[in-house]
Amino acid sequence: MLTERRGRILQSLIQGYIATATPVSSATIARNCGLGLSPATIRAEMAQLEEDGYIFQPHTSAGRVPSSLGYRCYVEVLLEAQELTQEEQRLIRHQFYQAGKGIDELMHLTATILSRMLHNVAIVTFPHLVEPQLKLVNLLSLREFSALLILVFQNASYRQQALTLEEAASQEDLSAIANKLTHIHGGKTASEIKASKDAISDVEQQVMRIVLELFDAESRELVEEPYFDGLSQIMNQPEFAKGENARVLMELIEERSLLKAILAQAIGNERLRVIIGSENPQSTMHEFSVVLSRYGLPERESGVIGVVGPTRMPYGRTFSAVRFLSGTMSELLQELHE
Amino acid sequence: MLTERRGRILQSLIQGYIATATPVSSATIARNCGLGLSPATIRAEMAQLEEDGYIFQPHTSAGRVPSSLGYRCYVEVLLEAQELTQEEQRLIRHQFYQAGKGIDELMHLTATILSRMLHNVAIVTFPHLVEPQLKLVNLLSLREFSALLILVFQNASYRQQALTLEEAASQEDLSAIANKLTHIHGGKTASEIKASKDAISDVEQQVMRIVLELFDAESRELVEEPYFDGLSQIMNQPEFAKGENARVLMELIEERSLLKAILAQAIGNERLRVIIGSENPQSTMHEFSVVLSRYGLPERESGVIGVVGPTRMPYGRTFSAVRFLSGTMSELLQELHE
DNA sequence: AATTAGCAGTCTTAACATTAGAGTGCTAAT
DNA sequence: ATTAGCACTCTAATGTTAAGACTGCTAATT
Repeated sequence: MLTERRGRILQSLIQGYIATATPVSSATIARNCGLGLSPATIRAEMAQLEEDGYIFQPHTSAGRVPSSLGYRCYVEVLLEAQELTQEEQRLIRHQFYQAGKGIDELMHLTATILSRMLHNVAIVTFPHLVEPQLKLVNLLSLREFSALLILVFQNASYRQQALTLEEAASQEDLSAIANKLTHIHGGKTASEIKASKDAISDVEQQVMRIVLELFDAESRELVEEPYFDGLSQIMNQPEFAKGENARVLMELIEERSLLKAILAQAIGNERLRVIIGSENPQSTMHEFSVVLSRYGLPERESGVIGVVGPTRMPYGRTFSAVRFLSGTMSELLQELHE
Repeated sequence: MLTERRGRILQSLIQGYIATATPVSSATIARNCGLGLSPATIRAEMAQLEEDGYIFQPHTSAGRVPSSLGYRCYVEVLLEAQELTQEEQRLIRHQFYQAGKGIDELMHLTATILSRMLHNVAIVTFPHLVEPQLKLVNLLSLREFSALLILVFQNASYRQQALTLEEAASQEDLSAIANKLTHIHGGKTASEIKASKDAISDVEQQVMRIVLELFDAESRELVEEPYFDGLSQIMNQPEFAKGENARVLMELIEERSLLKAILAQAIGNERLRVIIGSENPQSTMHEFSVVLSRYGLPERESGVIGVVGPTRMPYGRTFSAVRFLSGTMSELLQELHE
């Protein structure tokens, strides 16, 4: 049982550990926790906390360090909400105000702000559509046998891809094809397009194959190609002095499938999700915590925004920063489309 | 003066150091250099090599380690050319054959192959045009007040950007504008477009502002946004065990201006450029070497392909790999456009 | 019954000494 | 010109010791 008092002690211990990155002793807690107890009493409680798995000793004559369970408990019940100050919020808004309006720019800026604020790696994914509807198809001639295919979706997002044509086509030919396909399929979803079996020419069929592929890319994958920032920030953390953790982090980032698996754990709505150390099914991530939030319109179009860092992470501040930026991104995305 | 014999000794020393990452002793060299000399003689020569600045001792009772000058000398005169084997070349070509034809895919694949082969970080930049000519302008309506602007250049490369319109416009309006602008400016270069001062509408003027910006982006910057791969590879090198070097590398990669400054040193043609350790003006890069090559058509359209790693790098293999992939990329780019 | 002072006990860390060995530079012999 | 031989230096490994950090326990205190 985690009594009121043990909670306070755990809280003080975790705050101390987050601040100093060294095991925390009973004396330190006695000094800081504000309970007016002697180190001896704190020690008795710490023994219990250890037994319950909230904290542990790296070795005998050291202080205690929080376990994943300890952190979990901390973020769940002990952490008092701490929003960003008005000044901070103003500053962030100002940066967005100054920046361009492209979705890419927004993502990059968000990642940069987050990583600078928290000194950890920030990840932002491109927002994807849940059930995209085609607005129009366009084809631009690049060469005799190659063209650029652009899809615009109802909600104003778009995708493009270059393709090699099976037969030569001029810009006029391509425009005709594009107009025809837009006319036939405009307003449809992927499944509706697949259903309609109109007789069309070879080139048109080829184009439609790619169109459907792009549709799939837009809708099927839960998580889009992630953009990240803050690698140089996180390398300054004491956890990375050895270099072993650095290797794991690089592998995470370059092994996209792994990264996506982790990001996919972000749930809908504005709710924050946090995965602490050994809670992560991926064993290489046991030294790291991940804070995730969806942004956008959960049921229609959304991306993920997240922070990755050592388990010793300023959770309160991370939550408020991620929550705030997730909100800001959602607003801006909304604006972008209306 | 670097006599024939001292050269052989330096060569053996560098090969040894590259292979083992530990200082090389006179005995080791005597064993491997094939000169049939005793360690004592080697020692005398090594003393001279040290005096001339080719090698140095990390501390007294250690073997010698090559300096930047030593490596320079090695790559310049001592290194015997070693091409990739037929088998390796075949394997690489096969991978390109299997992959798609998009320029992005090509870049990613090249970076991946390079970093896997050399266990270092590979960097590939998007090819840019030296003097781009406009082929056509296209505008797609995203929302009432926002549109997607696409520029296609004569050589089949393209750029796009979303923009917010000053006044509402339908797809028909936009198509009309795009056609008009294409008609007026098709085939022109940036300077020609700037020169022509046709009276055009507000919206058209707005569009042209962006068009010129995109032109600038395509032609002005010597080096385009770089893509890189192999972070996890390089972290396995012994040089990164401490983590200090990891930080520097991350800073290089995230500080794009710095990275671009380094990549900009790539010279034209197929020639390789290598910057070794302290030769680099950037002092944070003194522990690293960079191997660069331009690919594409040097005077018309080209990008940079490069490898970054510790100064202790298998230069021979790196050169042949970069040279080969640079050639392959050039060919594929050519094909893509013809 | 809860708290705490006091203290013994454990373990880490730093500092220092010792040693083995790696590698050199020098010199005298070849 | 080369080399065997050796003294010398310095590192890295190992061991020793001492200081100090914390804890856990116990008996006294509130």
